[in-house]
Amino acid sequence: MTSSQSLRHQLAQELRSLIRSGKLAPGDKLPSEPELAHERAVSRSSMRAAITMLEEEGFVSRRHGSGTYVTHRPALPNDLSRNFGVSSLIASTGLEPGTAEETCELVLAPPFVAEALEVPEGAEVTSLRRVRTADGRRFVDTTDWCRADHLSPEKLSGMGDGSVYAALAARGLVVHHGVATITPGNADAETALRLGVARGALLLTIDQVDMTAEGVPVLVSREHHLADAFSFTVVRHGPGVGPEVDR
Amino acid sequence: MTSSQSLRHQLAQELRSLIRSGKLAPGDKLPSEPELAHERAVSRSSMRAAITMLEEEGFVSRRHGSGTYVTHRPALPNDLSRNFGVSSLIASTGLEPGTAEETCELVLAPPFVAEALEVPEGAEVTSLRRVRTADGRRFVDTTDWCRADHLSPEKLSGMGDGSVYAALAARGLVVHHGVATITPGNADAETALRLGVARGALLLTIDQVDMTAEGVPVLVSREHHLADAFSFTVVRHGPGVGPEVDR
DNA sequence: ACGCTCCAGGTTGTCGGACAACTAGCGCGG
DNA sequence: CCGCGCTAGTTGTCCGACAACCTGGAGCGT
Repeated sequence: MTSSQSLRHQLAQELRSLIRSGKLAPGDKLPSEPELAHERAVSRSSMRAAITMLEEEGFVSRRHGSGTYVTHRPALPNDLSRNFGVSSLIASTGLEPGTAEETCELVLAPPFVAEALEVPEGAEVTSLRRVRTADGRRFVDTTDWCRADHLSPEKLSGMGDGSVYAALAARGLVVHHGVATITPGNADAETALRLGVARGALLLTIDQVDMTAEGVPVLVSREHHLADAFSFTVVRHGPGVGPEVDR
Repeated sequence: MTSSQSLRHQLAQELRSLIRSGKLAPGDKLPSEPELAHERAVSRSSMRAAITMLEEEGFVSRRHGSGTYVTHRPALPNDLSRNFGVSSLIASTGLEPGTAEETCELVLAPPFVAEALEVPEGAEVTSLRRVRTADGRRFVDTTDWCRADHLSPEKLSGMGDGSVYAALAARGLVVHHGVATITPGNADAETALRLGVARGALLLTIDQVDMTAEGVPVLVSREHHLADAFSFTVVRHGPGVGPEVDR
């Protein structure tokens, strides 16, 4: 089960790898669609569908009658709209990930968590709080909440630097997308203590609600990042091409 | 010239409008592809291509053998990956936009600007600095830099609350995408003065480089947002569907 | 020698039809 | 009542064809 996705997803994946690995450099012209399709023994339709996905993501740009070209796009250190989870965040930097101060318990859902998870106020939810480290240095304080009937504290605890997404997926809850809200802030007494910094230290807080494709919210998380630990980047699509003009 | 885009882009645009207007609510099942295609007198191929774009953007989710469904996606106040420019940011909140402290001049490019715009260090570039207001309250201090041969200070000055993107597009420089970096920070003396807040006030800084589809960088901007003015959101695509698994 | 037009090849865009793979719900039989 | 299989409906993939468009060069006239 190397990949149970549909064909065009696999093809898109391969093209993305080619671009990221540098085999297809920015500005390069891709082989023609029939050629790409023939090389891989797939139909042009599937190849076109894959390229359409890449185009929508901004990796390539098509020019009618001319060809398809790789977009100039810098290597993003931390693409907010793509990367998921602190684990992959650390992994992408090459640092050694670790975990400290892990607590997993049943707690009363804070109001904003209850609302996001669509459970009654005051209901008990599973909470996982961790301090994540890179090369031993503490740099982010995370708290995850999910419904107790989705994932019990026993199932969730002791996962170390594993991803909560994997634990959820094992229960059939595949996260499809999430909405993150980004705000700057200063460390309160507790967070400062956990991160080992002075109170009032500069933080970047990311609040996120993750849901399945059906729109069922399954995970709420709040991450306090040290300001100088990472810088986050986002690719923004221009007004001309993207879904704008209206509203 | 309502839209000179390719057919599938128009179709995708129409579907997006249907979803945003609420005619297609989250969870709804779309009509089948042949049906949608027949209604609009287009081929199923084009309709499929349009839906593929929507799928990649996360608006809909396809299920083989079942149908295509509208994703449960909340209305985003400020979608970082879509919205462009402070103007549209204010407009989306319903507040009255305004501009103060506008300065437009030729300056020596700061190192990071020179590098991003690919001009020699020490070259002169056009700089536009503005304090943007909403309902009269100052809330963001922006500086834009672009190549002097792309847009002269005369062309750029006196645009009030207009968008720099429009001015660039009028010169044939259509911004295709941009890369934004987000960092928290504290206001230095000058920024604090311009924004009318105490020195050290909490800020969210967005550094951005905008480029054309050919990868030519045309605009560099730095925006200092007051922390309590806006909260920014990003839609993140899940690990299961998105381009992950490798790296 | 220079510039212009025209043309031919290559590439993407759209079309139509066909079949495979899969889902979900219904009805039948146990 | 439960479970099984069947069937209609839907998405996934394939094939072939033609239109629209871009690019570069050949050929012509000046």
